[in-house]
Amino acid sequence: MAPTPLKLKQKRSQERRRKIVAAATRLFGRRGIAQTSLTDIAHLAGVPLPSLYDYFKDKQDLVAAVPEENYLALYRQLESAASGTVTADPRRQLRDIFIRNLEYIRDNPDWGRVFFLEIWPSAAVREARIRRAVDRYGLCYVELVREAIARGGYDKRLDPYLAMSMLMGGLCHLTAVWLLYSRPYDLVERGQELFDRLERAFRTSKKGRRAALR
Amino acid sequence: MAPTPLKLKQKRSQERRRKIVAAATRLFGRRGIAQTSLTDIAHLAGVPLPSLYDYFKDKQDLVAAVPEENYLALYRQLESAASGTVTADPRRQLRDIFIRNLEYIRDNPDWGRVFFLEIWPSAAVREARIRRAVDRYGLCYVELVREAIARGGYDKRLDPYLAMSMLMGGLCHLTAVWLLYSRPYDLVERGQELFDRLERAFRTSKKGRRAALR
Amino acid sequence: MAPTPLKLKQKRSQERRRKIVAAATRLFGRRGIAQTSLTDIAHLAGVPLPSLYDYFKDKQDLVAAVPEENYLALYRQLESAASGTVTADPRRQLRDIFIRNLEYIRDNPDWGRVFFLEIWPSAAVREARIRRAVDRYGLCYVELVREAIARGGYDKRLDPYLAMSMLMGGLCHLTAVWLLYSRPYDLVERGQELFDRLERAFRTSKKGRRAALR
Amino acid sequence: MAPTPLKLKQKRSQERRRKIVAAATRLFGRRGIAQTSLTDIAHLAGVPLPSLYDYFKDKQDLVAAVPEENYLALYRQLESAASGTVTADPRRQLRDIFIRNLEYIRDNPDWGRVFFLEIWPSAAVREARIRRAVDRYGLCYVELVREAIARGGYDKRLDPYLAMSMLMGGLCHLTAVWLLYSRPYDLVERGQELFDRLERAFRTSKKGRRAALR
DNA sequence: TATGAATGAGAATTCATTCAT
DNA sequence: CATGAATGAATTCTCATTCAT
Repeated sequence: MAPTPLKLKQKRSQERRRKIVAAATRLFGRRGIAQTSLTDIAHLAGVPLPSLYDYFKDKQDLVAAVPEENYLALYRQLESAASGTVTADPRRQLRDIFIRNLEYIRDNPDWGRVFFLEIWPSAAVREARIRRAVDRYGLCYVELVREAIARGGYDKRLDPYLAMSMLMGGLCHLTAVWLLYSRPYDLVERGQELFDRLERAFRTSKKGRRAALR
Repeated sequence: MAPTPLKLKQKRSQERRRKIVAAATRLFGRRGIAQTSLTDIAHLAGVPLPSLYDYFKDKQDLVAAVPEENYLALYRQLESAASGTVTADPRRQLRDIFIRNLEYIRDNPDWGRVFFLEIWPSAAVREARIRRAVDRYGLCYVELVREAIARGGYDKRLDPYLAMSMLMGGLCHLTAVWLLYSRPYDLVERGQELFDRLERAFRTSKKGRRAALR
Repeated sequence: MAPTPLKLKQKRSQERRRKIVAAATRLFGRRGIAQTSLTDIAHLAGVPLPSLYDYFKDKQDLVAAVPEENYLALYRQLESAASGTVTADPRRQLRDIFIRNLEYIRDNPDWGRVFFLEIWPSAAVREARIRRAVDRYGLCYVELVREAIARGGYDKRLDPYLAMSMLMGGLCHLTAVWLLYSRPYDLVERGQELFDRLERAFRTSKKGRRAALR
Repeated sequence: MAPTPLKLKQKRSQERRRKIVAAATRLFGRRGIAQTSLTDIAHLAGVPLPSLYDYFKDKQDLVAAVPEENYLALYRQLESAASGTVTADPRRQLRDIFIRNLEYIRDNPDWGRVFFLEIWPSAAVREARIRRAVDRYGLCYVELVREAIARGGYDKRLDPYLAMSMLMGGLCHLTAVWLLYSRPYDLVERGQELFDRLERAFRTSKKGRRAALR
């Protein structure tokens, strides 16, 4: 009857909502979105099935909530970390956001699973609402790369979108392998290695310039 | 040779099988594997639903056939292209395989959709049979990078697996964006750009060495 | 207590469950288990097909419920009848249980059909859960025969298991003919005749002893 | 097209037919009739699936052929054994037919399975054609008992049909237990014991007479 | 004729969603 | 309001039977 999720004035409700999203995150990641039923989620969350509909319009809505919620958490973490830093060096920031993301995945592998194995890249991402969350994140990278170029840290010929693809693609692949092959390496360490290597491709250099002209 | 567990002795059958795989490839890519029913596939392929079971044990089997089939086609294309070349320069070969893959995707966007948005990275890849096909492909990259390192073309400190992640991650992300955002750029051209940039991160260089030590 | 693996907390549900089991009992008996679809059962029970799954895990589970349910009813009837009797004469008890069983079948021919034409003896009985119910019943006979032997009423050389086979075999065959040939005789009367005849084969006797030595 | 099975002029055809029935016998017994597909039978028999239809109108027809065929074999065996014997003592004959049946089952447990666990007693026996084969066999018993009574060997008050129920019921139960509980005893030996016991219930005796009057 | 292939008609089962208490 | 129960709509898969070569 209610076309929009009810407003959650009460505290317990917020708690419930979080439990549902957490359960969904875990199950989506482990079995896949399609293979997870709302019954399963309700069961794991410890709430009665119809209660899901107090918080989410339908399954689609819940699916969309998972990346949103987690991006929110990631952003919160980034911000809290950034608050101390005064340096607004975009390269440093870029590295930070990249590493923090890996840390978040390491600490929340369920979310990693959902996002890197289920949502992105997948047909689900086509849904506008999900895409928005993803795009927003990707644009952070683009923006920082752009700034780094402006400041002369990165090669002027570097297309920021291409750089973003390299960063996110690497992040994605690294994570996927880490998840699929039972975490055979330290994700964050490996990510740092990847980032530093990648920056060599971004930075201004005579050698690079020549290669790019080829 | 035929990865099908069932019979198929007559010629018309081969045709049918191909039609089914083609239909599955297209639908899996557009709607997602879980959202595609066998009914849909049969309909698009123009065969009665139960006939699918003459060619594939179950849905899983059909899902697995899609990457296998397409990898086969890709390999065939790579080989035919390679046959002319005598030069066994691994860097050249690496670039070749990378670019050809993009070309194949550009020419078979449906397959690109299935593979980059559905199968890899996704829970489906957890299935042994699918993983095998994917791994085999990834190992080509690893091998070529290794050779390039041995020949001194690439940095000795470069971990071939890391390089592979950068290559495949970039390929994947580029393709995903290309597909999701209605092909906003020339995939192959962009891929070349990405590859050449990436190689700057692979090559031996004093600057790089110092960075890696950090 | 409830053999169902699923919930059922409200009163109306109990009613539903009973209706489903009744419908299953009837249809299994008339057409055979394999020839009866869940659709048929749901239809006869007047409930929507998926509701069966609220009460039974799957068809197998429903099949198993039929003998269990009816054995329960039979036992209840035996107990209520036994409560009045103080005499613990095992021969009397044996006759009682035998006759009551026939009465139950006469009054519930559908159940008789399922049990004697479908479940026992049949491949279904191979399933552990069903076998347990059947075995439990057979062991009543064995036990009572054993006691009757101990008290000197029956021949010491009589193997209680063999006696059980004769009793249950006779019961089974009588019922089967009664059901298959449109009840051509009074089942209970005939059963008494059979039981009394059979006892002559069980009882101690000089003639019998000699025959057994042969 | 052909509503009746073709006549089998050729020798190979007869051979094929036998192989099909043998395969059906085994599979019906092991998995149950309903759980056995014609494909399975054809496969085990080593004939192409459509060939079944050269010998049997439909599955039903094949099902009916199984008891027919086996009864034929049983009869053949009985006859060959009887040919030597001049004694037409009905009690001896009865014992013979009973024991030979057990021997046949012991030697063809597959057939035992089909018949005692699948066909008799089961809904299948309701089919006229199958019933005929079964009835014919049962009537042998009735006839012999009748003769034995006439000759004074058995009690005049004994109902031949009741005796038949006791014999066949016992045979059935013994066999079923033997099959279901992994042949825990020597079937034939046990059958002899049962038969001899049972005869004590059949024979003329003062004790018996009194009991029957009760 | 023999037989590989094809298929129409179900069957069981699942699940998102909504009543009704 | 909270929630146990209910269900319509699909979905995968099976199989007896029949083409068509």
